[in-house]
Order: sequence, then structure tokens, then C-alpha cells
Amino acid sequence: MKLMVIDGNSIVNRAYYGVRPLSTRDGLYTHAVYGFLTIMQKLLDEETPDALCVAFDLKQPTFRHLEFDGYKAKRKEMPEELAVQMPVLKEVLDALRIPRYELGGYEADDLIGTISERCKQENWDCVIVTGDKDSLQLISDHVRVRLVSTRMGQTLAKDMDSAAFQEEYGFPPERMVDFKGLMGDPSDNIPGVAGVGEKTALDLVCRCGSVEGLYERFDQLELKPGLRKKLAAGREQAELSKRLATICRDVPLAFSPEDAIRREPDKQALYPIFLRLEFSKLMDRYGLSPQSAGVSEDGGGEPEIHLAETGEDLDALLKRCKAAPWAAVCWLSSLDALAICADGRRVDLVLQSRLGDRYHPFLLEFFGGGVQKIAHEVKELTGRLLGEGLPAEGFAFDTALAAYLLAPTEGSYALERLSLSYLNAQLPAAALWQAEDAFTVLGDTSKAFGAFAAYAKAIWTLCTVLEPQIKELGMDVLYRTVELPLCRVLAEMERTGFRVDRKELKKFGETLSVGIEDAEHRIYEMAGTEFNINSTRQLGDILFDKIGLPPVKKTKTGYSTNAEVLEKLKGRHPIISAILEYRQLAKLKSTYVDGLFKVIAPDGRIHTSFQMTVTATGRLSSAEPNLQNIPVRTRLGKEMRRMFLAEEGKVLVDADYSQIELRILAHIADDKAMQNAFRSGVDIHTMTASQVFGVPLERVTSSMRSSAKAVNFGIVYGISEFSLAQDIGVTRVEAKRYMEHYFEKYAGVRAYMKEIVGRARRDGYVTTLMNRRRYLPELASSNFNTRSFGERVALNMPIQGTAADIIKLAMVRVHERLRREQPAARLVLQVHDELLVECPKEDAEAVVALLKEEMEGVMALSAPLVAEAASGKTWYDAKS
DNA sequence: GGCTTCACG
DNA sequence: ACGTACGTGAAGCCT
Repeated sequence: MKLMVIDGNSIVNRAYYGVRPLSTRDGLYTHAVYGFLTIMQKLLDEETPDALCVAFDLKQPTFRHLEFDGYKAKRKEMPEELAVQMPVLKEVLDALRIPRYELGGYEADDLIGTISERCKQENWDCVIVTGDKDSLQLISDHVRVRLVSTRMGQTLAKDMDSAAFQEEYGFPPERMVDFKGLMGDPSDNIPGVAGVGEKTALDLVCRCGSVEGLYERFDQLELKPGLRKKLAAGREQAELSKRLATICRDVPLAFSPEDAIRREPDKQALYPIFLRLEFSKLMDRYGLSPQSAGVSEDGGGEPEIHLAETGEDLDALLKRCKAAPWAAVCWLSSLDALAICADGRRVDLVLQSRLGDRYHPFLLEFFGGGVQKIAHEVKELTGRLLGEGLPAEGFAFDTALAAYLLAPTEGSYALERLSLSYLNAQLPAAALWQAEDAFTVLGDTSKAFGAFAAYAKAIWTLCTVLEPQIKELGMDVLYRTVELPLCRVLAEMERTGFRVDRKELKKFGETLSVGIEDAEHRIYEMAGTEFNINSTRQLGDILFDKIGLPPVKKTKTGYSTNAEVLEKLKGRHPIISAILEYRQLAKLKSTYVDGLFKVIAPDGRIHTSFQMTVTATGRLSSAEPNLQNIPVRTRLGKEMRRMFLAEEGKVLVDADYSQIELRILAHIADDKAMQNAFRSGVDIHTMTASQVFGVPLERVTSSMRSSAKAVNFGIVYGISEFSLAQDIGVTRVEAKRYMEHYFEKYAGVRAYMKEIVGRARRDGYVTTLMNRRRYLPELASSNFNTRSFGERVALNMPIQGTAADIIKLAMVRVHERLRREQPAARLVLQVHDELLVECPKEDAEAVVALLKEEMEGVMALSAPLVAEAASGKTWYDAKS
């Protein structure tokens, strides 16, 4: 018979540091528990023991050796993220029916020593699982140690028996305590004999066996005089250290190996724990499901599949859809097939291939306003429908969007993942129904049908789970009046696209090429060799090794050569300016000219895609291509904006919010001074400069203003004085003074910064004015950097996120008003605080007014929203 | 696929 | 004593 005993604290530590951080949607860290279970399972598979238990330390003021107060006092506190996982782990072990032992005043080692001793007495084999080498002294004929280490995500568990130990250390395991007694162990605060290191200790242990043996024959031993002196002086230390190093084997613990014989987990207890921890993979492994746990899942089980084949089938389906509160629809991207679930049980499959001419009229009706639909990724479906000339009305819910609002830092909202984490149900592979010929294969299509239906049903069920949560967190208004209607707005914007001037773009590219080649030649000449300037490694070698410039900053992999570094080296060598110039031109050419050229559609326009579920703050993002980072800050870069233009007879209207983030700050911090500054209409940076530098408004210089601007920005990002100093090139002391003055003037902001961080720590999340939420598990971190990051995010997210709420709502309203009043006008782009509309020349003035009015009227802040709008033929010209 | 750099708000 | 601003996406190098 074999028993496996796990050193709970040691293994949970390995797991904590060895598994990448993992947390649930609401910020509970889980990776230590997860890692522990993985390591345990691996060892169980390998060892197949008959009994299993876990031992934990129980910290109390009493220690193994009372007489030595300092013993282990230095050991570091457990990090907070790990500490919160300990009770969870113990809950899990209890539910798994794995006995765990802890005893006041004893460490896990002592319990393990005792347990292994009892095994010996009852003739059981014992395997100790630990990451701690201390336990190696327990190895004997019946006792082995599996020494666990985690390297780069991989778990290794070295098998140590007597032979392996002897091989590695050169003496038998029971001599370990003597070895430590002599050389000590700083990590355990065991002093050892001063002046005796590893080599000497090894030699002495081999020659004398034990500490006692050493001193018994002390006078007969051949020793160097220096060592003899040290040993003579260190006798007490050696004996004490040996005692400190010796693991106790007779702890008063009621234990017999039979007590730990393996049992089936308590599934009813385990299921809710795993559900909360979002351990969907482990649920499978332990065979957990709502059924097995005796929990009934609403509408659980396989859907009932119906294939629509006749006009009557379709009519009946429509009737049922109209009668139901909503119908979930899953669609094939070609739009050749739909799976519809209106009641959570039955799924109707509607296939173009089966219905022929009846298919299209069904779509017209189904996607009209008469049927309330729920779907996954409504923006994408809407785009597709509009592309087919079909209606796209009546979308009542989007599962992806809802999941994003509930957990905006999650990263992926694929239906398969949502199903796993919210429904505890594994969906079949999407390829089963998304494959080109899934429904047309001769013969067996039942797998494809089943999978397709499962997705539709999952959307329906997810809606029943997500919708109450959205309401519960107070995001209903945000969801229904902003996010959901925005799907249609964005779908249209994506379809509209932004016209670009191919010819001009090409010309611009050619100009850049000339400049690039010129810069390239100059660089090669000055470097005395040709190399790849785009390679930071090669560039670093040339600048810092060959030319011998002083490296200003290092990166993980070598020298830093970024613009900030190069700027500092500018005066020291002419090659630097050439490189900066090369970089600027090369960036423009490759990312913008070449990059955009590649994605001009046949209609002469560029169609970006706006991502609604990417950012942690609620902003949109733009990709393939990104049209939200077209250059504007430099003279040459700005030229790019001449390439973006309106159609013949039309113009672009560009409207942007003025200082929206600072206005929001003034509002939510309820800072009267800042609100008054905005209401008075004075330039906010000038006002700030006048305060920070203590000069009257009219004496503020442009450099003072730009420093003040940096302070204003910094505040929004949750700045430190160090970064501010770095940013504006003053000393830390001066930066600190600026901030002091800033906070004297804007006392409300100071109070807000304190308040919001405290609230975030208390609640575990922050929110925007429209209740958009972001969880901040980082605030509970024991790591200074992680925690500081959490604090900065707590400051910034409500501001950036409220700005996102505001412009999104503005977009919905602008879209609606344009539809009614300016049907020829189209929204084409959003750049966070800026909207672009393309409209007939003659409507420009009206559109300017409309944009300004809607954008400013979104919300009444105590520092009023101000938008500026202007028109022009190109983006360059329209930017006021 | 990770890293570095750089474009934007 | 820490190590230093929030949020993105794309290109190019290199392993």
C-alpha cells in the first residue's frame, strides 16, 4: 500500500509562481489553486497511491524550537494574491474529500515527518510531494520524495529515493541534518558553524557520519589547525543547528494511513466552487456537470432540431418568433443558413439550399422590426445583412457585447468561451457547421446540424444568464441606449468607408522613397558599412559599439535606440539626425503609404473595422487598417491627411471635443476651480500654468503653458512626480513643486484622486458616469508595480471611459439625426474624441451645426462639453 | 510569437 | 527600496 502526502504550502507556492496569473471575471486570483490541482493530478497519475493527504503550515507564535525566537522570523510574508487563494484551496480539498492536516505550532514538514513515520510503522510506502529540499532527510527504504519544480510553465517532479540522494549528495539522507548542522542554511536561518561551507561540511559528514560522531572523535581527527579552531568554537552552534534542521517525527497528530484512503469527490460541493473559479477544463476532468452536481440547468440538454422545408414551416416559425420575447439567431457567415432558437429548447434550421426561392422572403421578414432577435456579434451580422440589401432591425441583445460589458479585460468573447464559462457547457467545434460544405455534403449532415443548433441554443441560454447580470450591475441603460444601437451605426460606417486619393498617395510614397534612400546612403556613409537600419540590434551595435556613443538606456534584449534616446545623442554625432529622419520616413512609407495602399477596396475607399469589445476602458478600436492613428503631430506626417478626402461634390466635416477628459475630471472630481476655469472660457493649460508658476495669465509663456499641459495630462493618467520631471525635463523637486501648486489650486482633484483609489480598493472595481465597469484585481497585489498600476488605472479609467461613453452616445444621436435631417450625409470615422462626416457641399454648414449641437448636448457636465467643427475637402483641410 | 518602435487619442 | 503615465494597432526583426 502506498500513501502520497503533499506539502501544501510548498506546492501552492510553486504553483503560484510557476503558473501565469489567472483570475476570474470579478478579479479573484485562481492560478495557485489551479496549479496546485494540476501538479497534484500529474503526480497522482504517475504514482497511483492508495491514500492521499495534504499537510499545511499553521503559523502561530510558537515554533518548533521555542528557545530560539529569531528562528524563521525573517521568512517573508505570503503575497496577498496567494493568501486569498489558501482558503479556496482548502475548500477545494475538502470537496475532493482529501484529508488535510494542520496543527498549531508545527510546520508542514513536521506533520509530513510524522505521517511518513506512521506509514513505516504500518508497513506502508510513503511518497512525499514537495518543492522543499528540507524533506529529503525523511527519505528511507519506505519513503521517497518527489521534488517538484516549475520551469517555464512546465512541472518537473524529480524522483528521490535513497540511492538517488546518495548519488547527488554523496552521503545517505539521514546525514542531511548533520550536513546542515555544520554548513547551516541561510534560507532557513540555520546558522551552522562559522567558517564551514559546503565542501568542508561534506568532507566532515563523509568522514564522521554525524555531528556527534565528529566531536566524539574530535581529538583523533586529522584537521587543519584553522578548521579545528573553528569547529571547537562552533560546537554549540553545530548541535543547535542540527536540532533546528531536524524535522520532527512525533507530532501529536491523530493519524493512520487508512484515514487517507482515496475517496470519490463530493461533486455537489465541488461544482459550485469550480463554477465560481471558472475552472471549466477541470470540471470536465472531474466529470462535473450541473446534472452530476444535482443542479438543474434551465433548458439543459440537446436541442430539438427541426429543419424548415416548406412555406408552412417558415410561416409557423415566424409566428413563433414574433410571439416569443426574443429569438436567438446563429448565422453562417455567407448568410446561406440560419439556426433560430425562440424558446431555449427547439432550434429551427433555415437553409437556402433547402428552401430555394422561399429563403430570401423569409430573411426580409425575419430581420425586419417585427421579430426581436438576439445574436452574437450584432455589428458583424448587421454589416452582412446590409451588404445583402436586407433589413437589420430589432436586435434586442448581443451576447458578445454583454459579456464585454461584464468583463471588459477578458480579451476574447468567442461563443465557445462564453458557453464554457457562463453555462459550463462545451460547444462542439465551430468547424462542424462553418465549413464550406457542412450542409451540402451528401449523406450525413446530422453532425453539422447538431452543432449549428447547439450554437443557437447557447446564444439563447447565454442571454438568460447575461441579461440579469447587466441589469444587476446597473449597465442596462448603457447597454440599451449606447452599445446596442451603436452596432448599427458602426456597421454602416464600416460599409461606407473613407475615400482615399490613390494617385496622391502613390506620389507621396515616391517622395518618401527618395528621402529614405538619401537618408540610407548618408547613414551607411557615416557608419562606414551597410547594415539593416530597421534592426535595432544592428543599429545598436553600430551606434554604441562601433561609433562608441554612450548607451543611454537598455532594453531587455540590448541597447535602446528609440527616439527619446536618439534625441539625447543628437548633438554628439551627425548620424543620429539621419537615423531619426530615416525612421520617420520609413514609418510613413511602410505603415501608412504601403499599408493603406494594400487595403483600398475596389470602390476606392478604405473600410476599417471598428472593434467594440477590445479596450478595457470602453473605447472603440480600429483595425485592418487602423484609421485612428493616422499621423497629425508632425508637419510631414500630417500630409497623410490630404490623402483622405470626400467624394466629388461632397466635403468632410470634422468635429472634435475640446479637452473632454479634463472637463470630465472637473465634473467627477467636482473641482470648482477647474469648473470655473472651463466656464470662463480661458485656455485651461494657460490657466494651470498661471497657477503652477504663480504668474498672472498674461505673463504665461509658451513653454510654461506646455509644461502645464504635461501636468494636466499627467494627472489624468495618474502621474508620479518622477515621470512628470522626465516628461518636461525638470528635476524631481521642481516637478513635485508644480504638483503641489496644482493641487493647491485644484483641491477637488486631489481629494478625488484619494477617494477613487480607496473606493476601487474597497469595491474591487471602478465605473464611469454611465456605469461602465472595470475590475481592478491589481490593487490587491503585493507587488509594488502591479499595485501602482492598479492605482493609476483606477484614476484614469473613469475619465477615459466616461469620454468613451459620451462620444458613443453622441454617435448614436448624430446618426439618428443625420438619418432624419441629412439623409445624404454619412458618418465615416471616429477617433476617440473626434467624428468625421461626409456630406454634400451644400449641407456642410448645417452638418457642422448639427454635430456641434449633438456632441455638446450629450450630457450636462458641470464643466460644459464643447465641440468644434469645421469642413473641408480633405481631412487635412477639415481639421479646424 | 515576443520584442521594439512609433503612430494616434 | 521599489521604477515610473492611460488606452490602442501595425510593421519589422529575430528566435
